[in-house]
Amino acid sequence: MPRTPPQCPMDSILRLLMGPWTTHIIWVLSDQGPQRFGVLKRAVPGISTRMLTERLRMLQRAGVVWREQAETIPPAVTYGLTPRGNDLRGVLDAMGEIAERWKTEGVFEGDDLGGAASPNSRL
Amino acid sequence: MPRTPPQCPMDSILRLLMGPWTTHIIWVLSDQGPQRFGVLKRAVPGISTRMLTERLRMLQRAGVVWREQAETIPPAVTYGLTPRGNDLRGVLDAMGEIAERWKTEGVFEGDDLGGAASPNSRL
DNA sequence: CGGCATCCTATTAGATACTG
DNA sequence: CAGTATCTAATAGGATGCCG
Repeated sequence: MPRTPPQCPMDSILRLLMGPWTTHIIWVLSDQGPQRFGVLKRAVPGISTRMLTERLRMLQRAGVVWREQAETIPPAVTYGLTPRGNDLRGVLDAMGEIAERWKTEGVFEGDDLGGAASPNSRL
Repeated sequence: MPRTPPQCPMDSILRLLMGPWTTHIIWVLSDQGPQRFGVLKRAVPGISTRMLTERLRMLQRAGVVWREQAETIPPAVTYGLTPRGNDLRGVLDAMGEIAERWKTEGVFEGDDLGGAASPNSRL
């Protein structure tokens, strides 16, 4: 439906990060190191299996995470950040800093900003 | 539906940027300077009146854009980036750089990564 | 355990029309 | 011109259940 005027080179990245939960996942992988599916799921409370798989697949396609499958029974699958994933961490941190600054300026005080598709909200 | 474990300080920022069209709007305002509603609308092709107003209101609430209304007839309303808005521009640029780098590494080759709520796609 | 496939609903955002 | 209001279509994503 909508268009994409070629402008905005960072859109592709944003589109990547934008996905629901995406940052949480990256954050956890970056912070806690490589994790197995189940652990990851528990580390991102509220996410559904479907979502988690979908996001991981997407991040994989983007070369942001790797996936290692142990063909044991039961199977054990581990995910981790690729170097490229760490690039992103940088951006996230940059945002984190600004967020921090804004917070002390009292930006996020009231109700949420009513962004858009943001599954990371109120309980 | 979902939760928000307090982690991920940058989530608030992302939630802000995540909204559809949001980056485009900021980008235009940052690139073209303050603009009137109509011009803005034409600068972000495909966006609906409703969306544009909604996004602008949201960005206003976040203190990212200012709004100046001239009570003439017909009315003339102008929007521009606040200093805080320029902070964001920095983040966007950072992302842009990475995007650029990745692009030369051929990340975004195939179909889109199927992010999430991203109205800024094909067409 | 990891993760598809299915189903089903809540939300979202486009189109349209009308007002100050 | 700059919105608001309404109505609707599309879809994202949660829940569930089964399979390797």
